[in-house]
Amino acid sequence: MGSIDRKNKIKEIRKNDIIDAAQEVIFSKGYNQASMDEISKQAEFSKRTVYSYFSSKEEIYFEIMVRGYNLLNEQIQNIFNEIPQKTALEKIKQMGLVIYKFSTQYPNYFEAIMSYENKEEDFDIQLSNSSRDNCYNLGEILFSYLKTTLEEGVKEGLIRDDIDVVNTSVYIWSSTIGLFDVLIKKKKYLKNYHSRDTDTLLKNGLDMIIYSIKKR
Amino acid sequence: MGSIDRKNKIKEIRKNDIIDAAQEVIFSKGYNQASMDEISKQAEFSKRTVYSYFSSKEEIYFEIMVRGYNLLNEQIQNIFNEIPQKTALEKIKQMGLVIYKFSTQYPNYFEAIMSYENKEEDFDIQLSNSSRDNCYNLGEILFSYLKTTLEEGVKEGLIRDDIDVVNTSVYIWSSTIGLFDVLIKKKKYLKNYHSRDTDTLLKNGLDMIIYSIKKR
DNA sequence: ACACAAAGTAAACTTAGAGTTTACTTTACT
DNA sequence: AGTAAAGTAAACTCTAAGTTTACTTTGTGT
Repeated sequence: MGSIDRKNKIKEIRKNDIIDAAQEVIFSKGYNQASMDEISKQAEFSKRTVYSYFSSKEEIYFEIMVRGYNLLNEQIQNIFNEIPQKTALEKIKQMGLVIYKFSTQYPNYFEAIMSYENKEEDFDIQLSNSSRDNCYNLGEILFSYLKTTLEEGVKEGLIRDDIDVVNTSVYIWSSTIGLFDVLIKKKKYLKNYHSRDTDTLLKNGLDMIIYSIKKR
Repeated sequence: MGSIDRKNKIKEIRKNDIIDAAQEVIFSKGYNQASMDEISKQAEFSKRTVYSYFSSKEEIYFEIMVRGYNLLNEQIQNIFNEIPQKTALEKIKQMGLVIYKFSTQYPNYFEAIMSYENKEEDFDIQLSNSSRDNCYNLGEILFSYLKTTLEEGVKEGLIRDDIDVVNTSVYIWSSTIGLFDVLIKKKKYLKNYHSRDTDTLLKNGLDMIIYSIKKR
């Protein structure tokens, strides 16, 4: 291994250490409350050094989001590797449930993902094209699972054959995101004003979505 | 009219003028880029005076959101006042279309509404209970239209009678919000990566939602 | 083994904007 | 005309992101 490779490797490790530290601080006090001074201190680097690895606080948060996305994609992938294989409809419902489980198990990662999912396409930070593509690809993995499963379901005869799989994937993805967002953020409101708990509403919502694509 | 009443009236007018000015600045440069110095200048008051009417920038933005909500509610209300009356299913689809039209016609108000809809229940600013209730009430108006219309549809025999109207209202509301959010924010991405335009995806999404509640 | 480049450091600095204080002036009611 | 309420300009505090400076440490090539 050449010395340049070794250096790059060390750089990657340090970058990771900084993300670790930032994650600890940001997850414990929230993005806005976490200062770069504190993140640097936690990372045991000077602020200047942190800024030599990342150009802004937002860029670091973006990396945290990528970690979250990878973790989520892994869990989704498991559904498709399971034996015995489930039907397309079961898999789609399972995806919803896995995302929900993820959101309760890793609320901070989920928040990071959501804050980017809910962001304008024109990111505040000017992402390099490769970062942007990389970010899109993370979402594309989920999207393509959805698309493939829908196609599979149509073939099986369980899913309506009058749907367009791309349109329907967008519909399922966006309405599921909306459902989670509202259920998580308005949890107390829904309990106090409409006496419904998150679990009931989530299961009902996913059932409605499934019902809308099911063949009869 | 007593002098106290007159004073309160003047105060209300000034408050409104300040909201007008803030709206102009915020809508033209965005919330973060709009400074309180500039808002005060636009309002032709000193910054100190602005702060005697509102306790923070966020509180002013909150008032802008309330304006937007009232405008939206008005347009929704029109659907229900129309003659001849439509079926429940048509009304629900119409609500979706009206919200979409609103989002294109008043994108800045829509953004203000969305930024509060997407906010944690625990607002950053400590809203007084009356402001918080007031804010909830705005959403409640829409919610109750939805609920009432669903009940009506069940009676008419057009909507599934095995649904719970509250659960279903939450599902419709949250998935519609999610749909708009994704379609507006990821417009370019959906066009470039999946060659689908907003209108098609919106109409398809609303149809799927309608399909999920329709009796057959 | 040592020169020198790369990487790191602490601490002071810049910048920007929200919100506050001060010391003063204008307005309008009684 | 006197007084209280409402307004003003401008300087100030505070916080936090990001930068600069002047210096030190580390590690690699010859």
